[in-house]
Amino acid sequence: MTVSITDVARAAGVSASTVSRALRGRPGVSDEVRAQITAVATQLGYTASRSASSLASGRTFTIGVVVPYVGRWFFGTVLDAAEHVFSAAGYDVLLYNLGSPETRKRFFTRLPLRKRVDAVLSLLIPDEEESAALRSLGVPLASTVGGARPGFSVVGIDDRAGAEHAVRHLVNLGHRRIGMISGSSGEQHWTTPVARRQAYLDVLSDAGIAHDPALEADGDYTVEGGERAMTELLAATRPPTAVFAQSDEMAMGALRALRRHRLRVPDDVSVVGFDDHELSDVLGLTTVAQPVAGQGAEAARLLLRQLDEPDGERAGHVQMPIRLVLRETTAPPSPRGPQ
Amino acid sequence: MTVSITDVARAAGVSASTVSRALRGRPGVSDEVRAQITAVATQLGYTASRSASSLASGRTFTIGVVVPYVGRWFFGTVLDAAEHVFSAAGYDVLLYNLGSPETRKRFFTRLPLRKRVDAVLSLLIPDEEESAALRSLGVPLASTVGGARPGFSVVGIDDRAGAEHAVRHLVNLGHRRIGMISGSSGEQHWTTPVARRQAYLDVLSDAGIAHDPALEADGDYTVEGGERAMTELLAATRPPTAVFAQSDEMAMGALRALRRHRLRVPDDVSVVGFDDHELSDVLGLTTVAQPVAGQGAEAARLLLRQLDEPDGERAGHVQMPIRLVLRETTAPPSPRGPQ
DNA sequence: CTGTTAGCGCGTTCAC
DNA sequence: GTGAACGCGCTAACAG
Repeated sequence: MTVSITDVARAAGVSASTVSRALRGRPGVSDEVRAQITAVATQLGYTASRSASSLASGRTFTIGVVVPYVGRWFFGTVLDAAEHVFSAAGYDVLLYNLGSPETRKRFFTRLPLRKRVDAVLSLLIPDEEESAALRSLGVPLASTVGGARPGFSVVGIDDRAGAEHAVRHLVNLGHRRIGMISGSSGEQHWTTPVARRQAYLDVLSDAGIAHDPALEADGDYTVEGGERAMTELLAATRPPTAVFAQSDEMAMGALRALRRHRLRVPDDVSVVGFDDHELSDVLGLTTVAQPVAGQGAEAARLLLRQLDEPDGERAGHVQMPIRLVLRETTAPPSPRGPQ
Repeated sequence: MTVSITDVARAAGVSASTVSRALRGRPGVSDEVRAQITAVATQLGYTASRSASSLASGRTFTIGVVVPYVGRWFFGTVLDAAEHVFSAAGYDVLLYNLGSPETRKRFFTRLPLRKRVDAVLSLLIPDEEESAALRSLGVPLASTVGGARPGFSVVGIDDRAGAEHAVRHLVNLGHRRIGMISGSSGEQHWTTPVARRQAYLDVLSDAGIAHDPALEADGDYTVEGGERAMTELLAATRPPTAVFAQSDEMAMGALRALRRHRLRVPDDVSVVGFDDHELSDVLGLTTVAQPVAGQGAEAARLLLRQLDEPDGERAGHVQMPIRLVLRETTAPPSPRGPQ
């Protein structure tokens, strides 16, 4: 049925170990024998069983990747880039999509990764307990979200600086009533919204603008949430003339809400997002760009490096560059204000 | 170091085989012994090695999923839904992202899936040779794209009917010069663009509208491609008053091109897309909606069913429903035409 | 340079 | 109901 190493060995007139050595490019095999074995193997369509070889060697040549929502642009893009790096290095990717709390819980208690992967890349922020579970796997760990964590190599951006760019841009345009759509819900140990909010508060304070809690709303990191949040902000006694959305998807929701309220962007209200989503350009959205694919690729490279040199440093923190991308959703406030 | 089945056996005072039976819920173990073993196992944090168990049993409890671009909304959404179905059934997902021709070629020649998966879900259209390679794995196969193929269960939509809806909508609005942005490049054995184009031609013909080759352009299934294609169409001697884009992403590119040309949508030009991308609503894009996540989930279910009853029918073809979603990018042609 | 001998950790007969 | 023996397909250590 399925051809095994002994089939190849028999056909080539050598022992199984020689076949193993030959096919994996290990030394100790004469060139002619190796060539002959290679020929026989391809002719027979032989591929070593990963189960058997990892059982024997302890190495799986597989990387576990943990994601909250593969369907979302950000995570899909990070995953795409990381997968390319892994597969180019000969590693397979075992994907775990942990959107719901139940699947997430089950994953971390049963830990199906145990004995199955050589390393783990997490695109979600594990809490203390979950981090400990991952560390217990005894393999290199990396993450593309959140702050530095013991045992993890983390690739990220300076959330604070990014948000400062965005809000300062609005201040410089002359806005004084600046709202924010945050994305705090969901993850508990998610430092990103906190850092971006702090930056918002700081820039306002620096500009001598009093903070108005009525100008903050939660957008849940989704388009719909952003729309709801914007609608909320517009219901304030004195609505904002500009809004900083902590993600482009929420900013897009805000744009929709504004259109439904017959408000013009940027004439009546300015909007700035965060991410530089692939469609932000289409919408003309001013935003803070971050290298999303770049972060996935870099995290993958960090893991591969740790796999190559197990004695190297186990963790690190890489900051990727960000930049403000000016497009068409921001402008000075209208002299007569919104409405 | 890592706890094995014999560790559990010793700690529970039984043999390894009893532990194996107990933990997998097989009959032949007294309830009390089973309970005790379960307790010991969880206390020790034992998880059976997948490598060892699949080597012994032949089952891997892993599904291979082959995707062209995980980062694209369509594929990410299909994958997300499929993964949920698989993981709920206790299967892991091995992901292969085959965007570039080289990785694709390498994948199909080396076939790293061999002996590693119990089934394969393909989100790309394999050509004859690639199909044969997948069939040689000897496991159930499914696909969410393209037409019926021997050996595969296919879940899809009626591309022809969908495109007819879209184009007929434009005709009914009174348009006579209707352009099309197709997405033919890339995949060779990709029947989708062909079917959608045929529908376009048929509807025009039915309406007594002569086909003008200058009104067709290739958009490569991307936003940028759509923008280029629209720009091309606008350069025609007599540009279209309406455009059918074979995907929402190309339609979005078209919208951008139109905005750059200072043309109003739908006043000057109407646009209809295909897919109902998550952001189409934000853009107010009229489009043909298809159940993207639904197709992924359904294909996954088909595979699981084949895994459960190996003697059942090996292949099938499921058609999912489509519907035209009317939004704000289509309207009757302006009396004075575009420009 | 090559073949032989042992396991890797589990599932699966068979006995008991 | 339970345990002992064997083998899944491969790699690693040891001979030669």
